[in-house]
Amino acid sequence: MAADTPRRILDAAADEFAERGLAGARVDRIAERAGANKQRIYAYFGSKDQLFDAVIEDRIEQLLDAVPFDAADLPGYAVRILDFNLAHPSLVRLLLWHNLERPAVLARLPQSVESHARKVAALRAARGDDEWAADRLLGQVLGLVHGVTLAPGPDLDQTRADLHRAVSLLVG
Amino acid sequence: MAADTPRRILDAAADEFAERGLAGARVDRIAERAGANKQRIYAYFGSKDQLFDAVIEDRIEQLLDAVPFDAADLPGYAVRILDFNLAHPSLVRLLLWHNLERPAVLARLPQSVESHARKVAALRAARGDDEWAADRLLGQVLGLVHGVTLAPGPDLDQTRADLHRAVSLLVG
DNA sequence: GGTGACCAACTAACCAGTTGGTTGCACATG
DNA sequence: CATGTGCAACCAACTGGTTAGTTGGTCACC
Repeated sequence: MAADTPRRILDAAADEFAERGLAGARVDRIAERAGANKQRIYAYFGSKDQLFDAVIEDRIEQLLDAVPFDAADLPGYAVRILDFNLAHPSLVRLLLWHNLERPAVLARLPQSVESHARKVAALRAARGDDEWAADRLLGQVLGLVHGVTLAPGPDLDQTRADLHRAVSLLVG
Repeated sequence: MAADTPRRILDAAADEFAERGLAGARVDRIAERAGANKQRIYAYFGSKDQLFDAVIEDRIEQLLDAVPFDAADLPGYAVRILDFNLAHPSLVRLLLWHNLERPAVLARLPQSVESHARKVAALRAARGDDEWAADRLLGQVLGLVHGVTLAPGPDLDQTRADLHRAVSLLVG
């Protein structure tokens, strides 16, 4: 029908993969969810694995730049990432699945590498750190955010405030 | 042969599940790895899902108490957990799989709940915090450790030192 | 003789990927 | 205007391999 079939397939696949992972997902179910035909999936994406990678690539930008980086306000940045993660749990799950089932595919995506490099550079400019220090600081902040994302406290405002304070301490 | 067949099955299953997850694991492969017979798996554990849960229960203690909690030295505790995680990556993967594929099974395990409560109590005793503050502090420290575990820096000693410093800042 | 173990084959369902045949639309060619 | 060619999509059935779980028969040891 519509000309947006690949789009619908990608969205349906993102949902299915987020829920069940690569091994647990079923191509027939993706087709059904997309309101599309199974062969369209193979025509556009080749295989189940390639479809999974295509989904990751499709969503990566959304993940990397949904929250604009702010080197001058790392605590606020951290809280905004936490909010984004909590508002988009399926994206977080998608990333976790990806880490477990397709190691080292994402790390090689140029978009991901460049985004990281840009953040480190911005941090250096804002704080005068050397490259390694900036990299490590960013790693700690993101690590903390990810850890909190996986196990947020019962009181969301409290969790947010705690994260803000923790990052403030880290950046000195 | 030996009378430790259930033990061998559990160990083999832990390896297989850590590598491939619940959906990706194959029962035949587990039997082969265990040097045991497939029906022994079903005789002892009932089904693939139940076997997965049994593996988690079997390993949970190892995970909870491998690193003795030290309320008076949280930074050292954090670093020791990091070292443990890095030395046992398959345990970390097992936990990640479990979180994705069997949500809320682990959280209800009494061993896990009790272990957490004991840590919070020890923290309160050592620091005079109220219960919520202790709980939140513990959550932050563990969150940071988990985050760092997922993406440790290239220089392990540096990562360790950074984590130690970060937790020191958090505990004030 | 009961128990724990092995082997091998089996079933019944499932699942990734394929094929053949059909419909409807867009756009050109005569 | 009519015809036809190609494309995107549909449906449905099929192939071939895989997989959880079962069964029946055998061996060895206590």
